[in-house]
Amino acid sequence: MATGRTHRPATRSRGIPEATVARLPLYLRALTALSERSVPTVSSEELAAAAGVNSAKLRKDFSYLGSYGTRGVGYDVEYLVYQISRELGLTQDWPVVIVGIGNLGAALANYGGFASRGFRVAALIDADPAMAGKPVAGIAVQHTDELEKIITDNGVSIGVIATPAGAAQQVCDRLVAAGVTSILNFAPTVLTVPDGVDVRKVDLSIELQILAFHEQRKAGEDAGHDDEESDDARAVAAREARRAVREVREAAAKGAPAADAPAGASDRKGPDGDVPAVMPA
Amino acid sequence: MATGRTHRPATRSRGIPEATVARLPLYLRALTALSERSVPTVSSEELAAAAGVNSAKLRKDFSYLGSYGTRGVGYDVEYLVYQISRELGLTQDWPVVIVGIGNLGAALANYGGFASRGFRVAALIDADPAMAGKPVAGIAVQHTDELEKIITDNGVSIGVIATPAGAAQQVCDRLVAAGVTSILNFAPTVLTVPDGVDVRKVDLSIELQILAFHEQRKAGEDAGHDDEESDDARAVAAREARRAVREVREAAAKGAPAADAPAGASDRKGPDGDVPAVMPA
DNA sequence: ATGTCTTTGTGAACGCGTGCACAAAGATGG
DNA sequence: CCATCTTTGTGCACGCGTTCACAAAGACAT
Repeated sequence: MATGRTHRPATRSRGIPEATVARLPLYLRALTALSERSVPTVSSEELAAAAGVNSAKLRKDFSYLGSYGTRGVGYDVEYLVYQISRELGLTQDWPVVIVGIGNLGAALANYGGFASRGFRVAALIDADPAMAGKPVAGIAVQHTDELEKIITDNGVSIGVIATPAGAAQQVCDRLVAAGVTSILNFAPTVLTVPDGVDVRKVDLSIELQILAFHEQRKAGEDAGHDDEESDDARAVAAREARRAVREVREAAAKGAPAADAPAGASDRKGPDGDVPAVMPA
Repeated sequence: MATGRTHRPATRSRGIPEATVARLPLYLRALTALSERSVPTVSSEELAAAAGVNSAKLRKDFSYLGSYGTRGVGYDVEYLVYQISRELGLTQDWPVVIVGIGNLGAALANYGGFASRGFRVAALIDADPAMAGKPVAGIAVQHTDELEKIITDNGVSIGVIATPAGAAQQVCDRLVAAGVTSILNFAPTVLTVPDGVDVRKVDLSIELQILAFHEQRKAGEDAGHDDEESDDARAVAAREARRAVREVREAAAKGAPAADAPAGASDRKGPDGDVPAVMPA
């Protein structure tokens, strides 16, 4: 789900299922809201509604943490807040570095959600010498040269990468080499890391593309299909199309019999009728 | 996975599994990179490595789209780029509005990944009258009052919410009422939407908390456990703790026998020894 | 043509996550 | 102390997603 390489079977060590871990922050947020309103206890049903999940699922999730509820009553809000915080490791604070102080990096640095929840921005790092010394969100940006020293001196184990895609892997390698073992990656690249390092990815354009897919299907279901055929017909068309492509390539090979034909952007042909709209990365 | 409310059994209509859809953008990115290097064909093994997934999974994913490969050779890069683009609905461009032009909203507006991949920022909307008219990323910010008109005039069906948590649900409701059916939510709240509307959530602090969990476990596995007991012991302790909480509450009830005791931040007590560090939302 | 070699496409098994439904636990009232 | 009522905790079944492993398909050489 997160790691680019690590084929971890998720939950291994007799711990909490990964899916549950991913929901704990959700519960914590809902509970904190209740806590602020001084609500003493909450039932699984109520809390589940607040967190937007099924109540049975919530109870099962909590059962992995231990039996923290009282039958007939519900859960003690304050106590549960503490237990979840503890389970998530939020009772200590984690120094975090943000690498790549562009628009996004600066926005992250200014994001209030960090400091308030056990995370402390230990440093902002950027490769641009012109940025060095400039304050962002009240913290002076430091140059990439200092990266290793910053990590070591502050005991940083969590790094946030907000650089352009091209620099991400290199930055990642340096972070890992310096001792970082958890990375939150905003760059649109697959990061390769050694075992034992966790990577989570946040990718805006991927999210949008997933939405676009569903959006298109909604539109396609309502109206008559313009560029979409039935599933069976599509499979057949696909097979024909593949054949067409092959023939084109063979013809090309005849024309230029030498090595592998550098079939650039020239001989592409939309077998489904219209010209394929290929867009850059 | 995404929707806060919609209990969609994922894949329903004989289409492509949700998990596969989520990976298509990944494949597309890897393929686009290959395309730029004019690589004509690619095997499932190579492409899988580039996308950071299992090759069998990749082949199965592609099999849902149709038979686009050639046995003994691999997949035609250009053709596959087109097919995936088409499947994801990226052959048309989607007008998108961003609501909430703070640090994050501005960063999103400036993000290049939008325009280059079939998405067009149709408008930037903010509730602050002082922002109105100010250009961000070359686009003049418009006031929230114009929201409905903007959506309708531009035929916007995808909205991005980058407002503070408090305003998110209200903005969401207005977007949906105006015709938006897909929402990308950056605000740390659970959004409630009617059926047929897709919501995907991006939550920075949740991602960090998940990382913190794993980070803590890594630390706990190496060194002697400081605040973590064995799983069995923990369950027992939990039960004892719960009992302690109950007794406290009973005592409190005796002291102030009236209605529900407003157990604010005063009578909380860390049953595991130390004081619970409860942090704000 | 025929055989060999590569790579796809997929049947089948397995494991995780989800949700139902219910028994056990405890609160509450008499 | 007993009965009733609420809510938790969980056994169980089901479905989705992942992975293995292999047959079929096609390229390529002879």
